[in-house]
Amino acid sequence: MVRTHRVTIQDVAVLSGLSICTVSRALRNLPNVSEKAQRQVAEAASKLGYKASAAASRLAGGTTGSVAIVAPTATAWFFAQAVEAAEEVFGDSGYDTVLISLRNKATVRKQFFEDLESLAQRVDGLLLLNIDLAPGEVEALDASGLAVASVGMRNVPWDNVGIDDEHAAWQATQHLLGLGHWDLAVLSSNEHPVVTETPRFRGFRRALDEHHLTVHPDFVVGAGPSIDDGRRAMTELITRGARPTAVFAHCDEAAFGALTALREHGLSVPKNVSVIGIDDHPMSWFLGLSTVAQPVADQGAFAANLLCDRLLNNETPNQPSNHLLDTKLIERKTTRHKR
Amino acid sequence: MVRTHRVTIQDVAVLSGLSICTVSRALRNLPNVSEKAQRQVAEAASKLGYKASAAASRLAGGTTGSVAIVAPTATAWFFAQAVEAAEEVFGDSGYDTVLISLRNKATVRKQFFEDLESLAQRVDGLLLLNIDLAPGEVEALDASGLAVASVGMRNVPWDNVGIDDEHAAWQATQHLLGLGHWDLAVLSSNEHPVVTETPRFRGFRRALDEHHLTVHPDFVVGAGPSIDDGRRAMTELITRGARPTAVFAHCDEAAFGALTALREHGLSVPKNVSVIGIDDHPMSWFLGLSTVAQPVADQGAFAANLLCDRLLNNETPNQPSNHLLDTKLIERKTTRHKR
DNA sequence: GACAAAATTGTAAGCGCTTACACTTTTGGC
DNA sequence: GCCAAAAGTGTAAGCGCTTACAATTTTGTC
Repeated sequence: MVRTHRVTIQDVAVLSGLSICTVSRALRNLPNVSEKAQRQVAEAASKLGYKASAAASRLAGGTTGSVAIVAPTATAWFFAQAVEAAEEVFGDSGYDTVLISLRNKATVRKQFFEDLESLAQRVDGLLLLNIDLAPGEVEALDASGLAVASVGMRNVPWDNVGIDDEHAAWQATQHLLGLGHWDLAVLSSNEHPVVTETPRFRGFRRALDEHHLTVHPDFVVGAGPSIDDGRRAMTELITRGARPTAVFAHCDEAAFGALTALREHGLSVPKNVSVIGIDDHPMSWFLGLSTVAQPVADQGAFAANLLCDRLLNNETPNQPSNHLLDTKLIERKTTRHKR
Repeated sequence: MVRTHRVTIQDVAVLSGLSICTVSRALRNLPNVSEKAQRQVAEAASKLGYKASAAASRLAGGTTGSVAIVAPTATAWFFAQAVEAAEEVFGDSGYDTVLISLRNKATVRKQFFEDLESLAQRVDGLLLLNIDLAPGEVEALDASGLAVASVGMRNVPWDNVGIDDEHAAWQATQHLLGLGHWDLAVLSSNEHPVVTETPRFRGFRRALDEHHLTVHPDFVVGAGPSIDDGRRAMTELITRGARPTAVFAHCDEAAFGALTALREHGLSVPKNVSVIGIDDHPMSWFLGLSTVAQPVADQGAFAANLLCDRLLNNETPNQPSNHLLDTKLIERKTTRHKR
């Protein structure tokens, strides 16, 4: 096996007949490079298949050409979806995508924030997906000097893309109320220590308020975004004696779990109980779950684009923006009029 | 904010009273360092809070410190699972994980192979997940000089981890036959142009052979690994007039689709038709799908470990190994005795 | 105790890139 | 056409680390 020599900027310089310095500038589209030189360099570089060494660029004070996507877990449907969409955008902009999964573990998460400084030497930017930030972590991120963008986060000092969670929950709840249900149970996200403090819960409550209904504490339970947890939560609700005629789950996976628990307790959906979630997971179509759809891939792609913009036009340090994408009620077979 | 000078190896050298070179060796636990020096260096380094610059190490050491995971798509359950498991292993070995999704597109795939040489300058190794190699691509991979390992591939000149597909299919089919079914339909993978040429189909056929049964062409249909496609395939089968009493789907997602199609045609599972898949997708538990479970995360982690071993002990160029992990029949509610 | 071999430590040359600064060429006004 | 300013290009000094190889110290043997 022939050990082929790495293509360096030197090779491009020689082939294009220019100096290393000019090549470096041309490659990074810096000013003071004639169009002719620009063309020659581009040609030579592509002919040689040249890509700058991330390590060398970084060491010399430049950029690495890669960005990291940080997700609480990479296996959940939502994240896998967002990651792939973002990866496409990054790839098209010439960035390598480094994947960092926190694996839903506090220790890994802690490690991540501790290694931030070192990570900053290996990537130019960070795309955070639904990372729940603790006090001081925004500052740590800021101090790292990395460009940051995020999906589904709130009150952050960088570009963010998400949906209007409160509105989505309102849409789902409103749908249930419109069908004549008023004994509503809610499987609220337990990501936040207080389940009645999440945006989706607020949307749920607002819809009830508008109908002059109040939330009964016995009808509220926390659940993580998984079938298992949804099932556990719904079982708890039933065991408690709650007999709602409709259930709003904060996400489809929790709703699937609720469906299972309901079935296990001899309750028929939608005959006895209506169920609605948020997400529009591919399985939801399959199971006929009514839900509020959110554009997951779009959020990932959009945020990735914002990050690329920041990375490319660092001369324009404009205000961080927050974009909310539309959600849409999808009626299927798990919701119907109260008898 | 005070721009504090970075702590370099030079600072550690001065504080410990040794040369940069000795410090470098001590820090990396190389031989030929006295215990005394080792201690002094460790002390100085920790006192200074020294962390080596990743960029500099990589530049000087000639490695990139990252590996790429290449998947046909990053969104499918199987791949998301394998990717996360592999990422953990790579992270623990100090490698960054670059994600490359081929997005199920021929153009992206083509691009990937064309850019291989350039990629080789940015990563040290490649973990391929179920990439269907065309002629010449093995050579291209080889020529890149990258260390390679894979999951679920066959006849490749590098370390591979997978399951015995033929056996898994045999297990599923055998289960059906054991329940008294002999009119079996099969949703075979269409990844290969000839659906009767896949390992899983061979396993299916072998089980039938053992019972002196033959495969009826009308009972065979190709399907991709998705609900949609499983549904389409099953519908085609039914439209064709096939009336199997049991269906073997090459993967769970195709089985879900089959379930839908069956229901849409008024066929009840398992009353009229039994259905079994392969995978043990989390939804399978939820839906009560009988299946043959395969350890997905284990495959990803195992292959990642093999790759790391190659990367670390490059002094031992031993033979590529092929590891097959166990699969296990899981009986749930979609299979039962033929009435 | 002398001397060679082994163990430890130091010197210095890069790794591939960016960038301040010096230098050369082009441009434009008169 | 002349000259200063502007535009384009090149030189060379690092960035912080690894690693041949040279220099030094330690060890062991007779």
